[in-house]
Amino acid sequence: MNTEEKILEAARTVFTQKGYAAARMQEIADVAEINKGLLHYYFRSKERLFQAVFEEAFGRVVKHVNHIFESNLPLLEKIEGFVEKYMDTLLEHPEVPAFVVNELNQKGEAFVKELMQKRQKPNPMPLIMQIQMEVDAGKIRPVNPFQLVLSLLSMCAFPFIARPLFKSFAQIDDRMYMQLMESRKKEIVDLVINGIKL
Amino acid sequence: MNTEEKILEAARTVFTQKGYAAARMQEIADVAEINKGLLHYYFRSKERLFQAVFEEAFGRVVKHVNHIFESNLPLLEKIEGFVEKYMDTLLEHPEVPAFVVNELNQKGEAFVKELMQKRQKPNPMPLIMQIQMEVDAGKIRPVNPFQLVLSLLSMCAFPFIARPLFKSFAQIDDRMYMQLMESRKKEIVDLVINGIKL
DNA sequence: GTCTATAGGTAGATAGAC
DNA sequence: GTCTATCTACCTATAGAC
Repeated sequence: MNTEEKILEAARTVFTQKGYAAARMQEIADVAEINKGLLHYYFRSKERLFQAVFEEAFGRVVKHVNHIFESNLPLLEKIEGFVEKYMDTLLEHPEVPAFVVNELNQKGEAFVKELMQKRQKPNPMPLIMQIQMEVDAGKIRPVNPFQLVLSLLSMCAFPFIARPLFKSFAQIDDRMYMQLMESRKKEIVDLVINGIKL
Repeated sequence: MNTEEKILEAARTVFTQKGYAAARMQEIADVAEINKGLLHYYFRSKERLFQAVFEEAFGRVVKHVNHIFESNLPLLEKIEGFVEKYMDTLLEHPEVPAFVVNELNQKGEAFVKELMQKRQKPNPMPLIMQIQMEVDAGKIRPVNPFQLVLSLLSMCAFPFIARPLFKSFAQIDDRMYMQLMESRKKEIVDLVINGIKL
């Protein structure tokens, strides 16, 4: 593991935990077990180091989600597959959604616009159109496809974003929380499938 | 409007927009149109000023949610009432959920624990038990009540937390976004009611 | 209560030896 | 490439005049 990778690894940890504003270059250097000066040697500034970390995290999630959206399955199986795989991604990186959403909220319009231009966007259109076709064909209850996709994303991602809140009010530890998220997959799929069928 | 109220009003704006770490006492003073020294005269420190703002926001949301949870309505009406009123609260204060969740994520366990002790907790138990009774009585499909409540909260709150993301990728402005959230009420209720009926 | 001035500390960034 | 030392800027907080 070379120096640049050690820095990126440490920066991921610190930035996702503390957020950009509260993160300290010194702490990143400590976690990486390297000298603070090296951070600037490799990445010039805190801002650039942050962007490297953020775009990596954002890109990974978007790529994963798009892959599922664009797959070629029947609607019900696609929904099932989406929930299964998206929840697995979140279980592997439980702190990423909060990180991404926090920074997007705080960095302002300009930052988001720029990100959307140079990076691949999330593209739920294939799924949205597929839902609309099923509605038109009378196969499922008439729902607003955009809202349905938003609901799917919400039910998967929100519990991870609000994890500290739920953890402390429901008095459960991390392992228990992860188990709840595991069993949540089926719960979400059942609710949605039953919710849209005629 | 006296000085203390002006400060609190300004602090609300700045803290919710920037978050604790990125907020500057100077900016709060500027927004309040008062001298920076007065901030310390009234609230001693940035931390104390922040706590005043945060606990106010948190308490308001919790109080509102608890009130609905504890109401004495039949299940389906309670769900409908919850979505309606909770979404109205969020439409009035669209930036609050992201603020609360961000800070809870970053301030760490100790902060959350302390908050939960001295403040009233969110208490969804009445609703959870009501759902369990309907399941036991064979009135609705067997669902995990905790997961169902979590899904309701998710579908309402997540779109507000992820607002900048959706706004810029769906290319819509604030007014349009609020309209989507308004029509979302019915969409959520329909999905859930259909999703749990036998 | 309100202001100005400033102390005291810390963060990001750079210079320069090795 | 890696380290130490330091510069410069900024931020919170306080002291003290009015």
